[in-house]
Amino acid sequence: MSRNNILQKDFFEQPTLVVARDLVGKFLVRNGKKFMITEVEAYDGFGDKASHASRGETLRNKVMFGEAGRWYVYLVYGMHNMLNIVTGPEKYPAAVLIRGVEGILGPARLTKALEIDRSMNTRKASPETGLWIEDRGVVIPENRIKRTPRVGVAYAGPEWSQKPWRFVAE
DNA sequence: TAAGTGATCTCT
DNA sequence: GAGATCACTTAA
Repeated sequence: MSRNNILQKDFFEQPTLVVARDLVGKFLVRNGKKFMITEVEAYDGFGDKASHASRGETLRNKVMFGEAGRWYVYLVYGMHNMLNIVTGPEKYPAAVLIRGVEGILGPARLTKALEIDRSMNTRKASPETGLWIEDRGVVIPENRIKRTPRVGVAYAGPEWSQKPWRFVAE
């Protein structure tokens, strides 16, 4: 097991909740800087009413149905870019929203600070595209990771909005 | 607490 | 084509 390991497709192909949990403590790399991921949310499968994919495939969410390890970046509220990494097997729509890193809290602040916009959408997480994720050997113990309901998804109804699919490092 | 902002989706 | 919605942030 090497340090500074760039996460590949095989990592992101795992079940979405596993990927979400394990992304906490990994490092987002951008413009020569490395940021430890501290907050993520899982969006998993067709049935997840909080997920863009719950009403089927569209032009926007197409990448969620594709291969794991690609970026899903979309604009919300007319001004905020949201950064997600596609997870799970092909044809299964799932992704993990990266909501915060050490020093930058909030998904829109994150993309703004790291100059990430929709031009990254559908691209691979790899050095070739200038945005990727590394395992730098940091292990965050279970008792330091808090699970809470996802933010801003009340429209999905109680069953889905209350699922504890948000992972935050304390 | 509410406005800002515009792409996307769901009807006509 | 029109209207509603929205995985948020900031200023008040």
